[in-house]
Amino acid sequence: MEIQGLPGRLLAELGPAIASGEVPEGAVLRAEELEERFGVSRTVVRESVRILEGMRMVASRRRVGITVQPKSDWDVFDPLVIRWRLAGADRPAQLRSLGSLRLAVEPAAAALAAHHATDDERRRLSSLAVELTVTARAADLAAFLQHDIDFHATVLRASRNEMFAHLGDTVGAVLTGRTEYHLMPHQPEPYAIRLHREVAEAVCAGDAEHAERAMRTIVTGALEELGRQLG
Amino acid sequence: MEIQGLPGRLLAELGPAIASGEVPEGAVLRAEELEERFGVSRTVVRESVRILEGMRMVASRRRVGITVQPKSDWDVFDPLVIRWRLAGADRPAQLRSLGSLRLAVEPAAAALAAHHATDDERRRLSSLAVELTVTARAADLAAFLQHDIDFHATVLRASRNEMFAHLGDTVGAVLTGRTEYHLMPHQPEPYAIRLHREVAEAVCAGDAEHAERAMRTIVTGALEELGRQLG
DNA sequence: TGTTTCTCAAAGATATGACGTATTCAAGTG
DNA sequence: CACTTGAATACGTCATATCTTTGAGAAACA
Repeated sequence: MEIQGLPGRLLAELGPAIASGEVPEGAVLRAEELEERFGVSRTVVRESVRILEGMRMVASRRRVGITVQPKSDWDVFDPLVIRWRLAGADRPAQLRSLGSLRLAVEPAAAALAAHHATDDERRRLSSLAVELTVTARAADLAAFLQHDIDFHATVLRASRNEMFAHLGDTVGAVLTGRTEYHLMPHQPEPYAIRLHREVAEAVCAGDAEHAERAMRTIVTGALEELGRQLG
Repeated sequence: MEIQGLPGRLLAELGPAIASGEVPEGAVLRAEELEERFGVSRTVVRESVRILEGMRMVASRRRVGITVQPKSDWDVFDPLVIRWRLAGADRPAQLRSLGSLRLAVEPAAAALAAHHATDDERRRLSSLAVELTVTARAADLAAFLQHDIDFHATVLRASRNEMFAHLGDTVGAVLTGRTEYHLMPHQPEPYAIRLHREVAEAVCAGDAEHAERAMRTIVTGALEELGRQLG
């Protein structure tokens, strides 16, 4: 998944630094400086910068240098950008943005899933709903998280919409971050789990409306919890 | 906005070729071959490939070459990928995906806009709604399209959610494509225009529910029209 | 003094040659 | 037949040279 090699390492330094605001908008980097600072050749620096340029995080201009672009220009849907922002000082804002996005997308995806899910996916959702119940009761947070991620990713995939499906990893990152940074109840709420079971049942039954409503309740709850935690 | 220089030109050849399926999944390109075919140096080829790699459209491996990745891996939210797919053989599928996405996002954005829009944005929406009426009556399709794009982009921006805001250009591309390829009624429908006015009024009045409902009706209509046109 | 034009140096853009390194495939070996 | 080994291959990285654009300051001019 990650970009390999030296450019990947450089990217792993520059990306988070820019995403966190440590290197502010409008700041100018020079290629030669980066070569020295990271002890790599021009080739590597240029390729890394090109990738960042592809994400619209920087722009390279002759006689000027490599300038950090305003945040409003960034490809905010790029998985790397999302991950970098989640890891840094921008985490609260990023979580809020993603929360709204989830609230828009996941209920719609659940409705579509009710129509388009394969038998396999329906079975998987049911079984994951059971697993959620079990791991929650056992207070096994790690296993619970994995199943939760899997559940949401499966719904998104079952919507048969490639763009929704791609948000699976992103939602996974949100759920992981939320657990890591203790932005959720330490004990998964029984009500939320029951809602997951409802989604699974509705999808199995082909009841789009019910699936959508239950999913909306889940995400709304998560968003409210987030609001409480972040003020 | 575009990537500059020779890598940009190379990208403008390779990207659409891959996006359209002309170069199929699993196909292997060799760097040297690309150098010769496009008459550029390794430097340029490598940087272009790096950018495509950043979009997950290709993966470069030693001793193997540059292999085209399965479509399911692509960064389907990257504006370039979207544009390339809209321009090529994938247009119908891309329009359908974007249609579902719009149906999920735009009503939510309209609801948020009703709460968060600035006075300036509210005025702009009202004025754009008027312009839509005028240009539709004058059958000025080009001007109508511009105002339509501006309207939807303004709503998305007014939602105060960076991720929604970023979809403005994408929605614009959809509307443009739909007009270019005659996938909409040649005469804008009076009903759709009235709905735009309703959205504007609801946002001005801070009536989130109404704004959301009207916007949902707009996008649903567009999606149904698309379904008719594409079968 | 203000404005325009010119010049030059700075910084990235491109080309190229050399070498490093991981990976595959096949020949060789037990 | 399984395993090891080695060599060919294609990308990865480095270093260097040259080209091109462009911004800022100097110079010329009104």
